[in-house]
Amino acid sequence: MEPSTPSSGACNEHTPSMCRAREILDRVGDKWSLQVIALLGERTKRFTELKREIDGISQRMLTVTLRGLERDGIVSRTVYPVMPPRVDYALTPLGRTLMDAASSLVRWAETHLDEIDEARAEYDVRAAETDALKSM
Amino acid sequence: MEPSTPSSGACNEHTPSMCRAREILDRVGDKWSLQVIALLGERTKRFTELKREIDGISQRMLTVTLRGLERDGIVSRTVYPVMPPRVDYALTPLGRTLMDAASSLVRWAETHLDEIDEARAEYDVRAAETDALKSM
DNA sequence: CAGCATCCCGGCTGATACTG
DNA sequence: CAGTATCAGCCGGGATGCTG
Repeated sequence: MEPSTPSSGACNEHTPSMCRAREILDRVGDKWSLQVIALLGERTKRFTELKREIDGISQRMLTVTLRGLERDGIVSRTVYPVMPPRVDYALTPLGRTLMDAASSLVRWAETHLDEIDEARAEYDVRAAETDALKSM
Repeated sequence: MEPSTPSSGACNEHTPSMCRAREILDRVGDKWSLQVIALLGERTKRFTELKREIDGISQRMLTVTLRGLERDGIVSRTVYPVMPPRVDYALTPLGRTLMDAASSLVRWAETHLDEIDEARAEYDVRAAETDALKSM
């Protein structure tokens, strides 16, 4: 049920800080975590609300993602024992610091994604040309 | 997070910026890219040098990772037609900006990883207690 | 030295069906 | 509403062997 990564214990002696970076990417680098964090950054939300706002996520993956974030102390989960059930999710203070840290990456993405797409296109063209030469 | 940048592409209407963040995580969120970027941030390096410094990476994955980064315009590849072959890898200006953006994440990791480990441990203890109750 | 090609497995992930 | 359980497929990524 839990695909949580035990991960490698051994680190890299040359890149101690990067090794740690790997650890956080193991936590927020997956397909959905950052989106959940961003949405909860706006305000506390309910399960269905999140599901509705995150395009393409399945119930299962939303559950798994939220559990992981909760386990890591990034998201808090509040259950109201009513009928029908109601559960609120919110960022913890720790989660908020993570959101801030991630925001520089988000800004980078907004700024440079076009350049990446360009670079890709050029690279693919060159690759196609090279292929054409080889098959002559 | 931020209400800015409507972002022309048809993305997730509720999280335009986060959708873009997903895109960059697709590029650097994998197992090795950030480490490669960090090492090339120090200076230009050769293939074998990188392989030696990144603990646990296979030739295959180093190649794949470098190709991906090259394709995205983050890493430059310089081939010297000598015998034996020599190839230098370096960060492009774009790659350097990415490294800077990622550094806030790295700092966050260094600062808060202990908290996460604590939170995990606590969560696991609570989970174990809950399980014990259920099986009574 | 710096790669590419191939095989193959483990796990993440999505789809579906069922509950309190 | 907010999950849990189960099954099936895909692909990341490791191991190995071969080239220029």
